[in-house]
Amino acid sequence: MKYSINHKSPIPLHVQAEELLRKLISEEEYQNGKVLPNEVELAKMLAISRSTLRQAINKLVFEGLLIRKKRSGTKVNNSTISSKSNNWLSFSQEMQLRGIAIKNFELHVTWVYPDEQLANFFEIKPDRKILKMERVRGQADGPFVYFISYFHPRIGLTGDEDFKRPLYELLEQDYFTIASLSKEEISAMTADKLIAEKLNIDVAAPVLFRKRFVFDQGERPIEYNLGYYKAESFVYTVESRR
Amino acid sequence: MKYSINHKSPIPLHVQAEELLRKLISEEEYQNGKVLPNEVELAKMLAISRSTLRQAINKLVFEGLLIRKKRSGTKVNNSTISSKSNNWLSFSQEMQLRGIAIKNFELHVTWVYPDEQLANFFEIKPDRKILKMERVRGQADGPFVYFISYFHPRIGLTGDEDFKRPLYELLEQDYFTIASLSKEEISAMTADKLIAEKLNIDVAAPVLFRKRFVFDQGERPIEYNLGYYKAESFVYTVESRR
DNA sequence: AATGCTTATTTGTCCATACATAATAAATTA
DNA sequence: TAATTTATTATGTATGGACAAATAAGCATT
Repeated sequence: MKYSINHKSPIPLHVQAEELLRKLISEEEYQNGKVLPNEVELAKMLAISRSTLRQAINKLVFEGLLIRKKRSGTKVNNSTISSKSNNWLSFSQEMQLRGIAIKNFELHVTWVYPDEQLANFFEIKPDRKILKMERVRGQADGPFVYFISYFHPRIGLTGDEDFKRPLYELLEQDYFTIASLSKEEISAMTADKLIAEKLNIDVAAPVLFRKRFVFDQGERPIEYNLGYYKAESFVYTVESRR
Repeated sequence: MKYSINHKSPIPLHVQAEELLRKLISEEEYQNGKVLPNEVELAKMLAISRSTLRQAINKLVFEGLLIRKKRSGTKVNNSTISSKSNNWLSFSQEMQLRGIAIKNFELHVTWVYPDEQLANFFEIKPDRKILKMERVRGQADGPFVYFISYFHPRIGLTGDEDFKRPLYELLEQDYFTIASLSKEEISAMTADKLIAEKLNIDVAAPVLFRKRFVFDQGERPIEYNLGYYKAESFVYTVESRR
């Protein structure tokens, strides 16, 4: 076993086990489709009880990262890159969770004047400059998403922040701005020249377009985000119950 | 206690407990904001062990229906669920709400053998025929969505029903099948020949693809639905709060 | 070759118990 | 009165054990 669990650590064993499994999955050990050792075995290997191990596995099963099947075992399922509507994680955190290594292809920060729609959404005057961030991200084999984000000046971002940190963490910890409501619109469209270039696809190829309006606790606008996802490499998932 | 748990039932106790809690929450007993009795108490009231009860509570916490807090207890948080309820309208109802008049272009019902994936999802043998419904709908100026639906034979649909009625109403009233959980996957793709024909668009034009798995109250599969939406004429919206 | 039966393996369910930890309330002290 | 300490009470963590249920795979039968 490459990693092990520290029984003296203050971090709960089941949390350690969960993280350990995530590591094993994202690294070479247990790729997509592989089955984990059986629970009794694995518990012995990690030197924790089966109940504790199940606690860890349960979380990953809930997330859909693992699939249990009686008699055949528990297998890894991180094939499709997906985004759950309900969890409030940043892109990188989410990908990390799914065991996918993210590569940053471009990161660009500028100050621009808002267009009418944007000025409207932010409720600011059109002569007030706002921070625009563009980034292209993907996996080792190429980019699969092109993001454009605009941030409300109220937040106080300077543009010199370390944008390699998870964004919502940065906003929360350094700027006391908590994103707590998001409205999204998802549609399909064709790639124009710019998008095709950024995503390294043909012009007129299909793209999943995700528009996102983010608000803080007082329902004040804080971010306007556009995401262009390469088709077939991104699936948006929603679960709803009545 | 209004309801109780049947220890002789083949239904696992934690599942019964989960359903019981759901009932109590949805009815007047424990409305939004109220705290449940503490775990030790509640376990005693339901005559199950605390671990088993926790199993039930965990699921609801994961869903966001309950929020745990040390020392203060576990409280109900079903404020956000209601906002999602509009996801649970039928297509025609939803369009009506937006003031869009819907025209039906095609409606087709056949019996087919399931492919492997479908047989798997429905948990049936591949030689069991299932009901397949295809329909093309849109506005006066042309079609904008091509649906393919498969229904589980358990429901008892004959294929002679009046499918112009709202579907979920039909299932509920005539077949006592209540759709209560849906998992959706949304992605972008290009139109193949069939889809292009149905939607009256060019081959390779972009399409929003929405795959939908629908389950009843016992989380048994009841419908598998594929929807191909003409790009630019359909936007999927999601609102989420944390 | 197809069918049915048996067995072994793996997850699923359930319990009782013990102690840890965090947050609040109550009591104590400055 | 205000600050500090202590106790209380809820969830959180962790274990070990027992048996149930499902099913893949091998075996036997037709």
